[in-house]
Amino acid sequence: MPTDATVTTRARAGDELRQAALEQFATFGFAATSLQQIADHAGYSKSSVLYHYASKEALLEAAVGPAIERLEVLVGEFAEGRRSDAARGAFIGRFVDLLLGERLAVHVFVSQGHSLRGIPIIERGNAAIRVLADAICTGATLAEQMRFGVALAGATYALVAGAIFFDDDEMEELVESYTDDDMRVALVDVLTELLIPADGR
Amino acid sequence: MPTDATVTTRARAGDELRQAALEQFATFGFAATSLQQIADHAGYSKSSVLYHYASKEALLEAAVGPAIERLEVLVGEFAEGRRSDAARGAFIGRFVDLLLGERLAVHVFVSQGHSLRGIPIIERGNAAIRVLADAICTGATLAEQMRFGVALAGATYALVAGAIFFDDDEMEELVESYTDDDMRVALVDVLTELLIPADGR
DNA sequence: CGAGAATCTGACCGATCGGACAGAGTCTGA
DNA sequence: TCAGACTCTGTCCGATCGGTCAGATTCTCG
Repeated sequence: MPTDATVTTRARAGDELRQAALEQFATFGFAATSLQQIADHAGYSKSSVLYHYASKEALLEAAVGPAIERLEVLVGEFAEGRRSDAARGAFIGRFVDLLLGERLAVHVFVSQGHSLRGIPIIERGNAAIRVLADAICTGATLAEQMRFGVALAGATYALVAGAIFFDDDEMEELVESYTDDDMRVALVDVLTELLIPADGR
Repeated sequence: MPTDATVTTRARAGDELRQAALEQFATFGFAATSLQQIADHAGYSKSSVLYHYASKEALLEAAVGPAIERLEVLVGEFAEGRRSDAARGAFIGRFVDLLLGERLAVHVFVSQGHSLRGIPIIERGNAAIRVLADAICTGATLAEQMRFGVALAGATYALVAGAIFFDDDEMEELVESYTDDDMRVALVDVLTELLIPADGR
């Protein structure tokens, strides 16, 4: 029976490689990231990467899979019992939590989800987005659709890409002075304002 | 002296290749698009591509350059005389026009601007975005920043990426039933609501 | 017509890609 | 102790990449 130490050691290589791959994919893009690059970044050889993951695609799946699964669950539940303002509010909170908790994976998916068509895990994510869009669009006016689209896409892109955008710039200290909690509150506020009419609109 | 026909012929190859490259970059990403792919898509040989454009980077610059220049002008003017609601309103209208008029280029820049660092034309675009962010952030609360970020990023992503996202899906007929004018009006409305407080907020 | 520029292409180059594979080193449990 | 599984790496492979170059073809204009 493996001890705690060996379990940690065992799981470490695969986890380290998965995390390194996620960072590289988010920074340089899937196509522009080589297995050698990932291996170097994690401190292993290219062969080791291919020992732990059968292919570059398998590595992508491991890197973004958990985030996609969270998205599927969230969208699935929303697609059923939407309509009430309370349900919308709950969805907004969980959506923002997903963005904050899976920044890198969300960034990879959002920025490259379109160009990575054909890869199963990406296809699943795209399908989830489609379900979400469907739930939003059916029976809604163009203005309402636009409000929803701008809100969700805006929150996603402003948070995820924006954070990375200014990562190694002189603005760093400004951006990093905000905690995740600050961001969460501000984001939830904006989304609530956009999606849950306080007055009779 | 070249006739109209010859002028058309002369300019055509370069333009066709530029357009083909833009489409391929937007669809598959810069790194994942090969010169051979662009050549095939435009009906030329790979050598012809490199005859008209010195390198793959030069082709990217030709493809997204005009859109970046429009962005620079727009941001430059906004960064000076902002503050008034009228100025904001004018900015919103021109921003949406830019998005609608340069969909593909904007999509390339937005989705890959981060991973294509180091390429001069991309760096210029990133600098313009930074100027815009600066103009928004200085003296603004986090909530205001977030409102602006969500609005601009949301409009960009919802329109550009969203449009491409559903391009070859069963939703096509729904999305395409809206004209650019419809989209423009709806987008301007949402952005105005977010950025120009109608009531005393 | 004919010289020269402009356009286009196929053949070719070194580099790098994702991946296969055999073997070295390490760890585990009987 | 030792056989077998697990982990890791160096070497090698075919394919494809961006880019060079010489030559074929077409176009322009005196």
